[in-house]
Amino acid sequence: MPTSQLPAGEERRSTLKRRAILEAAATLFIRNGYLGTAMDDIAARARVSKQTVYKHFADKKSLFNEIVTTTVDEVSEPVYNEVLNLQDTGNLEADLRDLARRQLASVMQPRLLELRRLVIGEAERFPELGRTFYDRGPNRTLTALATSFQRLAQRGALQLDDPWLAAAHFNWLIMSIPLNQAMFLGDQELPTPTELDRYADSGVRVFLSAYGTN
Amino acid sequence: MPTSQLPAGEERRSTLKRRAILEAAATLFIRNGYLGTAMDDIAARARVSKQTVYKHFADKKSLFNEIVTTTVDEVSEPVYNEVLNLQDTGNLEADLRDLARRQLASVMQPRLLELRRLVIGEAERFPELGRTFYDRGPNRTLTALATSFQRLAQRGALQLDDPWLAAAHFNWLIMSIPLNQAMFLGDQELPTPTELDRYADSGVRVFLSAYGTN
Amino acid sequence: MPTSQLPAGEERRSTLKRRAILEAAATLFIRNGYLGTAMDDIAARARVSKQTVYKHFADKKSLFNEIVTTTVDEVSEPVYNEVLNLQDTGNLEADLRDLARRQLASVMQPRLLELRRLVIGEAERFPELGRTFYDRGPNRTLTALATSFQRLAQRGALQLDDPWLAAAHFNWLIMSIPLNQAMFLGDQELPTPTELDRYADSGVRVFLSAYGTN
Amino acid sequence: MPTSQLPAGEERRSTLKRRAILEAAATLFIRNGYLGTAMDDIAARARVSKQTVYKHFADKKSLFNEIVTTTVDEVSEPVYNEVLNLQDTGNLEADLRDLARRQLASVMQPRLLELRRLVIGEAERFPELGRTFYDRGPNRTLTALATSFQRLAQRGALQLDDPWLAAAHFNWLIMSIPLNQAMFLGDQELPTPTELDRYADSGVRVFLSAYGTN
DNA sequence: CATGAATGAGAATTCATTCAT
DNA sequence: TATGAATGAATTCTCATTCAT
Repeated sequence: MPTSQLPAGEERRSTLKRRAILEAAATLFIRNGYLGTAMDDIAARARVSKQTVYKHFADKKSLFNEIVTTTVDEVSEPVYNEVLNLQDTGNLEADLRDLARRQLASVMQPRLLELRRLVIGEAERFPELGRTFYDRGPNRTLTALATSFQRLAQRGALQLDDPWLAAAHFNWLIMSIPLNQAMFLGDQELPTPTELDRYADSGVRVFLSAYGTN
Repeated sequence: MPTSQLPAGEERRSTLKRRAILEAAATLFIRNGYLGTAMDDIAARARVSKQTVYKHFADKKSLFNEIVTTTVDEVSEPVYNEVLNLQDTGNLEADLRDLARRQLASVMQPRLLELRRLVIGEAERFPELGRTFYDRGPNRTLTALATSFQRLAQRGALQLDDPWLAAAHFNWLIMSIPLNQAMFLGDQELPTPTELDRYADSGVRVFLSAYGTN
Repeated sequence: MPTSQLPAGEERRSTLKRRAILEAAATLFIRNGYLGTAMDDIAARARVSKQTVYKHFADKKSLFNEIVTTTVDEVSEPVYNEVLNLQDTGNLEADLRDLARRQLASVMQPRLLELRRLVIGEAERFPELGRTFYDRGPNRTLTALATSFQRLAQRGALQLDDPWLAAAHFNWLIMSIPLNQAMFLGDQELPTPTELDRYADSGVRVFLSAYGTN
Repeated sequence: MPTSQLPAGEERRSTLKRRAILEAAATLFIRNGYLGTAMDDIAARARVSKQTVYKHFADKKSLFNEIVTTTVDEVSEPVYNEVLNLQDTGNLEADLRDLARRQLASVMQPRLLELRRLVIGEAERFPELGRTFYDRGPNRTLTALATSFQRLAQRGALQLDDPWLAAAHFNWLIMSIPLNQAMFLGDQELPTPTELDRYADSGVRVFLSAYGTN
């Protein structure tokens, strides 16, 4: 029962253009940064006139904001889901290792790495954006992890006072080495999946030395 | 016995201007990023003509490079020295805690944090700069730390296979939480020194659970 | 039957602007040289915004190239046609004299002289441009002349071994004196049409002494 | 008896600097044109401060003027001498051929070609310079040639009404082909000495068909 | 509603010339 | 006297945003 008075074709065409703009902008912003991206280029890449861009987004800042928040959700959603799906198979070490590997693989996606660099680089110019990224990205994961860990602690599988701190230790033990390299070294010399797995495994080992029970 | 035939005043004046330019550029680049900083502003802030800037530095890129390499060395030197001066007082935990606290305090200096954001944000545009920062900053510390840890392992104070991996675990256990927050959250909501100490201490505790001997 | 879906007004307006830019640029480049002409001035003279200039031509070099190639073609086309239309009326001397006079008058047009000076002056900076001018200008004429002369030789009206050499001798016998003066002496002291005719006639006379049959 | 009150060393040092400036300026102006040459570069190449340049020459235009007039004399002097040394060995064709070859070789010196391009290119900006070049260069040769030809005509070795016209025909018959190529085609594709000799010889042949006696 | 043009400013870089030391 | 610095404007080119068609 579409009783809208707008012609459906029109409405859909506009939405399509909007999506094209967002896609073009995401690619360019992530590739060239905020100041390095020109509205002209966005319009050209979206195959849309500049006026159309401005019809959909008030100005460059708004568009940038939209891009970053949208993209961070899109791309951090799977990371988050990994944590929630932490299964308790009875073999805690294996379970954590599995979680760690998946999580690390997700975080190390080039697109997400680039977004992370972008947001960090613009943190001064767009402070709210930094907070958004942190809250919807890393911190969201940490919170979910903390919840899971608390559950495990209640079952006696882990021993810990401060679930959030344990979650953070877990998280960064696993990710810090490759993530920091990636931040500085560019996408050319990323670690191989095998190396990533080794980082995950050794991180889990250290984590369990401190927080495991046995 | 200053018998130099060069007019000392002349020579010093030029050096002074050069320093003024570097200082102004450092402040502005770090505050506003590469593209966000104008050569005009640098000249104005250094109270120097634009010509003088260009006489000292071939172009904006060169100046930026100089700023980043100089600053990272300047600021990471003390961090590095802390690590080398790791004393063995017989109380390993206390020693590591001390090291960790000092190291963390150094790394969390606002100026260094801003530089880190800057370099990360420009890593795509200046790949060599990212590597320079990583090598002279984090990686230099890690290498020194690995050497110290190996020494400790040989004395039986630590047990470890891979000194560099142990060093990395130590390093990031201590720094990751506040450092990642700082990257995204800006200089307004930095952790207090007390909080930093707690992060340091808990990091050391986890580290020793995994690598300590007792 | 104009059924084009493109708005004709739009399309024509853009073309008009493009032509205005080209005209302004031609005038200014020819008058002031490459370095002596500013993009600002071109835009102003074309009554167009600088942006519009840059939307039509990638950069100053491209615009300059376009101007020179276009102008040389425009202006050397009639010269070329004169040569091809060399008629054989049975009175060779009169025919050649006629050709020579027309050719000389064409080459000595102020606009073409200025273009020639311009291209020569920029030959170091724009080597391809020098070649373009030479090929589409003087050399094109020489080739056509050579063809005509060969035809005449086959009919026994001229005697020559090397048609291109004969063409070159003819061409420069006629044009060198006034052309070289014009190159150095500016447009103020150009020879009068009468003088030009005398140069043409005496050139033909010398030419026929060497290559004529009778 | 040097009774000057200026210390001779001083005086000579100043002259040396002046010469260094002139040499540097000549090279740069000839290579890069007027607008393409910076006073900074001249000073640097002469190993002299900019102030020194301005002490010796009022401004850039003056320096340029000085360079061109000096250089044209320097470099056209030998060309002129060739003509004056036209010997009458009894074999006119051989003598003229010899003259033509020498003259052509002189005119085709790269430095002179570049100067010619330079002056032509700047003829609009520096009209007096064009006249100077023409008078002290080509026209000086033509006048000398005319004198020689008149002498030969009086001896019955040539037949001509207008010595200057004959001289011009001779001159351009010999030089026009390679000189025009050189103007447009740059110094890379200059004719070989052998080719130059052929142009000289064929020019002489045509000249003698028209002006010879036998 | 969407396209090309315009605006008006600002970027980096360079220049000829002049001060001040 | 000669040097480095300053000046002040000009250059090419780019940008975000807004009109006009």
